Amino acid sequence: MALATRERILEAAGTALLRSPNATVDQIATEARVGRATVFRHFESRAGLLKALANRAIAETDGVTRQAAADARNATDALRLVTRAVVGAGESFRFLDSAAELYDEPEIVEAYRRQMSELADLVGGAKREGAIRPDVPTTWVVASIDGLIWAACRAVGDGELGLVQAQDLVWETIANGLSAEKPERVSPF
Amino acid sequence: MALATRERILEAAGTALLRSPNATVDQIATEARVGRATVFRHFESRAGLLKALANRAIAETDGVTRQAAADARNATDALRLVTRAVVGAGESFRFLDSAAELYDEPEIVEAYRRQMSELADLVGGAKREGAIRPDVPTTWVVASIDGLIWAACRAVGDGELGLVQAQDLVWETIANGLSAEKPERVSPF
DNA sequence: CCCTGATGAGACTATATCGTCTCATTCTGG
DNA sequence: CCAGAATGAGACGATATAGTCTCATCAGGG
Repeated sequence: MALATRERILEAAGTALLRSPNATVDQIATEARVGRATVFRHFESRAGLLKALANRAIAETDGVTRQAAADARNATDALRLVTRAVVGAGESFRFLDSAAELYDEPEIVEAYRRQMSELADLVGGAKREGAIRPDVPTTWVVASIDGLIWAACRAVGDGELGLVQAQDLVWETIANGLSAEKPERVSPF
Repeated sequence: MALATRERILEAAGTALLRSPNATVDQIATEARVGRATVFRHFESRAGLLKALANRAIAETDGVTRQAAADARNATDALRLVTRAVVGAGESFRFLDSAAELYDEPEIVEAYRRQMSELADLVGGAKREGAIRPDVPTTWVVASIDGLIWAACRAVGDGELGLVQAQDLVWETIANGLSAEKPERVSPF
């Protein structure tokens, strides 16, 4: 049951940290319905647990991202599919939102930087394909997509929107914005 | 000099907490070039300091928001001006991004809820004025504007974008999105 | 020049939490 | 059913940090 226990602790840590980002090892253990000592049997320290949790989230996000990119026919399509996929994986990385300590881990920061960089590549490709406005700085395109993804994950997590609805709305907002003053609403994608 | 010192501590707390959200009273005092005891002479506790800082940020945001709303001719215009104004005030509330403890303060949570609610009212008005798509849930319009504002504040704080540029881009993104596949780019606002 | 209020430095206590360790208990595979 | 592994409960020490207090210093106004 070692594996199941470890997984249960990770899961509990995710929800506990989402509730309160400075959650104690004791709170995490309680959430996992496990003794505090057991947590330390599976992870060398609280920091190690958080790191493992973050790496798990990064791996899952990378997984769905790669899958989405592989399914796409071009950069524009990939951008759309990756965005959807990341929103879908939101539950696994949402705790990172306020897990301040993790930003001291170079490994984690580097992974985030890499993911943003990959997103920037997709945006560059979509620009070349004529789907994204070339006059908007790629920096902002990336930042705003990131912002919309977080907003969508939060909305889903808070029950304000359904997952599929949120996925649709993110892309719809990227593509067409929210203004009604436009003649054609049909997305080209 | 009591006032100047208090203000200096608040300022320092903002930057220290932005750097590391669990910043120690000692780190804050050092940042303010002030003795640790002096911090406790001006604030009853660390939590009190954070609360004062948050209230200051809320007050400033409320101020620029009210001013912007007063200058507007209609809800749509107000939405645009408020968005710009809030991005402009970003430096004063950006530390809230990861100030986890503050979400235990009902006062703070309530203020945030109220601001989102006011934003929702503006969105509702803009919808009635025909500026915002009625088919998109107000919930999402509010959430995505919030997300874009945060993204813009982060980009400005990180030096990726200039303030005015960021303010323009947020509204441009809301209004028209980022897609190039649209005949007219001119914003109706 | 002196008095008062603000400050800096640092000692001190209290507390929370981490991480280790031990021992009894429970579960599981053979 | 048994042996070994995993677990729970809790004691224990170490450490970081909050908050209090004292005393010496310093600056500004009368």
